[in-house]
This record gives sequence, C-alpha cells and structure tokens, in this order.
Amino acid sequence: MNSLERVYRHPLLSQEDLKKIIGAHQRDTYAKGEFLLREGQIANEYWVMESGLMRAFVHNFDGIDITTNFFTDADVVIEVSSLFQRIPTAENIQALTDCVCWKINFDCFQKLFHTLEGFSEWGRTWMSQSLFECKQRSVSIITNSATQRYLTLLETRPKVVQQAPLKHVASYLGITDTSLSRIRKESAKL
Amino acid sequence: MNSLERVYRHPLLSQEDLKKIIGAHQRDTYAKGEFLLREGQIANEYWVMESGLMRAFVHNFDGIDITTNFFTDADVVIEVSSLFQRIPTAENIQALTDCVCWKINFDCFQKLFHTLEGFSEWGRTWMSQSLFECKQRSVSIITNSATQRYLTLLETRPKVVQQAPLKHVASYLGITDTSLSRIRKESAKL
DNA sequence: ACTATTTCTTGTCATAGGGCAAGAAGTTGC
DNA sequence: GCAACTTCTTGCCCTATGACAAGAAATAGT
Repeated sequence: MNSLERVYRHPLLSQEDLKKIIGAHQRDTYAKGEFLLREGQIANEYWVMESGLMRAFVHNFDGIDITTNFFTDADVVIEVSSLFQRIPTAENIQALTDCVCWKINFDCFQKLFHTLEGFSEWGRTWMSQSLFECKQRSVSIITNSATQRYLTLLETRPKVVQQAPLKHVASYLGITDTSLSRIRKESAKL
Repeated sequence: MNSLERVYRHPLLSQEDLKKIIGAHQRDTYAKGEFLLREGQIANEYWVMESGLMRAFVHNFDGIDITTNFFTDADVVIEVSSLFQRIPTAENIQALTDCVCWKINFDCFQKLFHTLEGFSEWGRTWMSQSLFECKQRSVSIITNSATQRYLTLLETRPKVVQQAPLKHVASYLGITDTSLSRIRKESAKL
C-alpha cells in the first residue's frame, strides 16, 4: 500500500472516493537541498511523502532559522494558512534528502473538498489532529527539559534524529546545537 | 453588531447564510469559576464569546496546570480535536469572569458544514488561522525571552494581562508566577 | 467586620542552557 | 587525493529563570 492510501483512510471515504482522490495526485521528486516552498510565495499545492525527509522552517527577526516541523513517509506536507487563505507564507519547506512525493494542487483539492462529503470530513479531522499536535508541542516546550524533549523525539521519530543535521534537530527542540551535542553525549551514557 | 456577526464574516457567506448560522446559536451564561468543558469529556458544542474572559488549560504529568489559551470578546472557544474527532479531551475550559456566550452544538454545526459551501470554507479558514497562531506561539517560546513574550501579550491582549490571575498568565507564557512578578516589576520601570 | 484563602511580591540560592571560540570529524566537489 | 566547507564536539564563563519559603495584599465566605 502506498502512502496515499494510508493518508486518506477515513470511515466516510468509499473505495470510489479514494480512487478519485488518489487520482488527483501526481508523483514528483525533489533532490536533497531543494525547496518546495519559500517564504513570500503563495502555496498552490501540498504533498504527501512517499519517501525521504523534509523540514519546514521560519526565520526569526535575527535571521536565525527555526525548524518548525519534520516530514517523513506518509506525512502530509502542507502550509495550511498560505494554501487555504491564499496569502504569502512565512515558512520554507526544504528536502533534507532526496524525496519522492505525491502532490495535489489547490483547484483539484477544492473540487474534491466541496463534492465529497467524506473528503471535507477527512480534511477537518486532519486539521484537528495537526492543531492538537501543535498545542502539545508548546506544552512540551514549556514543561519538559531539553533532554526529555530530545528523548521523546528519539522515541517517536527516530528517523528524524538519525537523518537530520543536528542543528535542525536542535532548533526544532528549541535549543542550540551546542546544547544538543552535549545532551546527546550524556544520553549515550545511559 | 454582536460577536456572531463579527466571527462569521466571510466572503462566501451571504446574508441569508449568516442568518441560518446565527440562528443555530443559543445564548448562554457562565459564572466566574464555572467549567464549560472538563478533561475526559467529549465536547459536543463550541462557543462564541460575547463578553467575559475564559481560559483553556491542561494538566502536565506532575498535575501542574498549564494555560494554553485565553478567550475574550468574539473569540471562538472550541476544543477542536474532541468536538470533531468525537474523542475525550485533555483540555479544560473555565470561565475566569462571568461570561456571556453563544453556543452551537455538533449536530447543528454538521448540518451547516455540509450544506453551506461558504460555511465549510469559513471553518477551514478559521482552522488555518488557529494553526498559524499555534505555530507562532511555539516559535515565540523558542526565540523570545520571557520579558519579550510578556510585553507582546500586554500589547496584543491587554485585557488578558489585566484580568487574568498572574499565575495563569505565567503558565501561558511558560514561566513561573515568581518570574512573571519580577518581570512585571522591571517592565513597570520603563 | 473577621477569618480563611488565594494571589502577589520579594529574598536567597541553584542550575539548565546560551554565547563564544577552537578544533575535530565528516562531506562535497573537482 | 586535496581543498573548502559544513557539521559536530568541547571548554570556559555567564545569565535567565526556577525552587523554595516567608510575608504582604487582596478577595471571598459567613
């Protein structure tokens, strides 16, 4: 089963619906380092990862980049505000390894969203879930120590820790690469 | 104009649509301290604030409560994952002052969501916006000092700082009440 | 009005993590 | 295989914020 089938699994989507949805996607590949979206652009599509690793990041006022998310297999790679509100994004999305994805553009998405009831339900569920995870992230930054957050990431998304450069993992965790290097050293002892 | 008209303003919603939507809401009041939702329950409605102040909070593993959001006039008070995924929530929503709200239950919402195209667009836009704000919050916790975050909150939501107990503002900012007290003292000098 | 409770302030001390800089290790391109 | 670059580690010192505890101020209940 490919990642599209995994992503669009939903009780209100029939086999036929699924066929339509999956058929609206096109395969695309990105080379390591390539950008799928740059700040200032208006997103006109989103992607479902088939393989590889990507990250999303923003620049803060000092120009420092902060990784806001990582994406691996069967993750939906999307900048929701830009795509749905048709406004320029503040985010960048970049391939950290060579990647294979399925992409769907805004118009196709819209048509499906307003014709298939199950699809709009799916979309809403997906958004709720993202919002939930986003809130959890803030709470985690507030209540857990850097070490705890690192260990959690290591457990829940080992691929990210293994494949992404340390500095990106560090900014995702909200610490400096120096600190992460030390934390990693400490936790290796255990 | 009441808060409902402000909240549901959207280019794809006609006057007639608006009437239907607004008509599906019922006025309700909550006394200071009262809970609208408690962890473990499944949300079956959401609210639009007419007046007053509320907060949402979660308990972390130590039982400490962390305020995740404040709500004032014309804010939509909703626990999206529980309401839309029909699962028990981890959040609590509590009135910090006496409050007046408009509430709408899940069934009415569903009917409107699947019959009015403009309403599902509105909902999606609202969710994108929330997700955007949520991401910003994480970035802010990561990149700004406690003092900067306090000053930003003071500027963007003065009511919250004025009306909410310091400890809730503190946990929202991700610091202890002790630190917030000191920050407030310092910033008063300026 | 009086007590109990909660909220807020302040002091002392401890510590996680940051800033900076040097060098080691690994990667990339030719 | 070498140069250039990026990534990662380590040392030293510093600062923002936390932990704990005592008391002051405000609020709520009777």
